[in-house]
Amino acid sequence: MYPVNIKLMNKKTYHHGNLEEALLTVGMKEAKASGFRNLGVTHLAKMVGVTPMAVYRHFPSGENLKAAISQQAREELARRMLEALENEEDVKRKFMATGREYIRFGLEEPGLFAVAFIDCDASPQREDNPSARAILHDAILDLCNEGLVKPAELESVANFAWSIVHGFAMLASGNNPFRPEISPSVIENLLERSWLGVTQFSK
Amino acid sequence: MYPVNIKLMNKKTYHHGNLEEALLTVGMKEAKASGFRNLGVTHLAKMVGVTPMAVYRHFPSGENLKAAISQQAREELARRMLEALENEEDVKRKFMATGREYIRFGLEEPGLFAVAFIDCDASPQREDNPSARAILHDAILDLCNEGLVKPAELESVANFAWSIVHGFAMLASGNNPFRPEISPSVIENLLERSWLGVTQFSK
DNA sequence: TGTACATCAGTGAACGCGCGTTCACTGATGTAC
DNA sequence: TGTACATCAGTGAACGCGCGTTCACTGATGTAC
Repeated sequence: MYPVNIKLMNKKTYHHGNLEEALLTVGMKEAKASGFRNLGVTHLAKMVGVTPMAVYRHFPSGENLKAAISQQAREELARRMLEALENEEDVKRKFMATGREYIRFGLEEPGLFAVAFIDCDASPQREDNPSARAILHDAILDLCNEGLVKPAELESVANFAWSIVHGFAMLASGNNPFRPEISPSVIENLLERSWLGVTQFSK
Repeated sequence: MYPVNIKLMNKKTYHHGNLEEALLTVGMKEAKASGFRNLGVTHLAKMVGVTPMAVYRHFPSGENLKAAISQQAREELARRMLEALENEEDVKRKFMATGREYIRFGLEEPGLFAVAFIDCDASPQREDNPSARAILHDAILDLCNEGLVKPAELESVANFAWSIVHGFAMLASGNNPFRPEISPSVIENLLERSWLGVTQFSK
């Protein structure tokens, strides 16, 4: 039973058992705590209790490991968006909830958020799953089905909505001189203005 | 005559003459070429032809130098926004031009754009001048004067507009799996949708 | 106008560190017969 | 079921490098008298 957990806990064997997963786990922990600052091969290997070279059994280079951790962070964002969706019935409320959660994630997890969109020399080995982009698309598809958005506008609405929440989250979560004021009402105002751009364009 | 230029050119004197400015200049060059990757004290000192220690006569730490270069990049963005403004008369067109130029800057100068909003441990020693935020505020103030935006909405409109162009520029200029399609029509669509959120909110 | 001297703005060598990556190696695991 | 052996997944020492920062120093500049 529970072979994975047993292997993860048994640190005395020569073989780690699940080093790839362990590296991603500890990478996420570091990302959460300090963003992109401590995602090097040497450091993460030490955290896991393993020689740096062992990392190369699982990732072709440090940059690939970083890309994999970045993907984990994006998938965590996507999972939270899915959770937020589940609490809503109405298609507009579902759509708004994805955006609200995106911003919330940026504010509550600035480290993970920064890592999720880090500029990295490597690309991930697989597609995001779950994918935040796919979740947004689905939410807009629901708007189409209700006649609130024309199907032909799906892409441009996605661009628009994504830009807003991404921009706000970026500006609000980082350390820059243009940081906006942050409050629930500021965020709701932003989302309501967005709704106008989403639904009123072809009217 | 021209003491600054003479000093900048005369590399054989013991004293550099204008090391602070030279560091910022070469920092901008590096930022333009490769983003935040080569903004360390040792590297920039070498580029200028000076000992690393000399840098500390002008900046308390490497992080402060980085913050100063980041500010230079933001001011460059602001200057380009001002140029774009000058070509327009109509207040709506002025407003739209600032956003269009913001995005253009992100796409044409991804290195400078990344550095402009780099997450840095230090803060700049002075206010941005020109300030991109102030330029945006002024453009919205013009909209207020024409009755297109209520004065009380100035801040929320600024938040909204800034988030959109910043988010789009970030997503489009970096290396991430959610990069949007980039074309003039995509950008114009984004700006027109934004205009609805700016002007239709309290109607 | 000349000179003494404080201050300014650099040098150059060195530090300890962590980085990514390489090498040759070895203990553990799994499989074929 | 036992064993031989290939393969897998680690070790451990080492590499060259650039990093930020420190130190004691010195040549150049500017100022007071």
